[in-house]
Amino acid sequence: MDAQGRGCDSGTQSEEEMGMRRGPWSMEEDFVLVNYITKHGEGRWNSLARCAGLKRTGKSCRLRWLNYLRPDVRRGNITLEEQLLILELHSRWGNRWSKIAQYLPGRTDNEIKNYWRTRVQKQAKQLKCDVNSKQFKDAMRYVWIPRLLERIQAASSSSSSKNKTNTNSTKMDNLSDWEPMTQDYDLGGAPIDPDLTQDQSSPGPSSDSIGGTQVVSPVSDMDRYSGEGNNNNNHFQGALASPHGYFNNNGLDFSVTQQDEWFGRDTNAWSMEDLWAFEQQLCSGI
DNA sequence: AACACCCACAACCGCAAAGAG
DNA sequence: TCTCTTTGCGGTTGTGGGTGT
Repeated sequence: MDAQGRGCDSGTQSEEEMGMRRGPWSMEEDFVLVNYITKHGEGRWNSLARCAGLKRTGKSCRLRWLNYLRPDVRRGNITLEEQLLILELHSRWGNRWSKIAQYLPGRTDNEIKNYWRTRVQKQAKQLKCDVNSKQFKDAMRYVWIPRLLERIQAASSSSSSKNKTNTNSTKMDNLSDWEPMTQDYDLGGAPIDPDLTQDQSSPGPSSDSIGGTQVVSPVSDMDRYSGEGNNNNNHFQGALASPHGYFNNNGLDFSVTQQDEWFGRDTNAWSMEDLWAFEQQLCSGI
């Protein structure tokens, strides 16, 4: 019996002596792990690994299960809504990946962390600024997040009109057919350079398409105002605005405590309405 | 066709907190 | 209270596939 009381042979050998496997999991290993957890449940990972006959550490088994084999793991592209949530929650909590993952059902902390590193940090690198710098945070807050909201709204209205009879589709699933936003916005008094909302690349403004994922990027906009030799920060600041004007230069900080009411509730099913209500809530300063 | 490079993702590592004896 | 084990988290690395030359 092991230290946790689970009946199983317990070895005293080191991992090396036991010939622990490392690296990618084979299908057979996956099968064994899933089978064992289906029968006995998860937890007590070290003894689980031993009892299941897997030559893996408990840690490795736990990670494989949580990040890959769990039936409720949501695989596939990070949606625009999820990108928005990640950006907002990261601006609030920083690298608290597991906490952020709680608000993205089916997404793992590892996946979110990878998204941040590969997509978001790449943008910071292109901007030649630190991901934690005020400049980059401003870019996210005033350019990236508003643009995501616009895209989501566009996709939502587009898909709702196109898919009224498609009861199998969800808002999350219908984001692949969004159309570029070229409208001018009511900026709450802040003048905006029309170019900021114009398409810098096909198909959408300042966007990348990575593996089918629409990745909204502030870089092409930011480059014009923060690039080397350009000190026109006033122009940059003044041009930053959201459709509601909330994200203008007088906007509130995302870290305001009012968000607790929103994030404290059950957000397992964030919808477009939730997201817009979220911004409205912040706008009204409730 | 071959090679180099880039990117996304899976997996590992180290550390700290929590829990059990 | 101390020690040992387990669990969970964040940072980092390795690897395979895709793409450009």
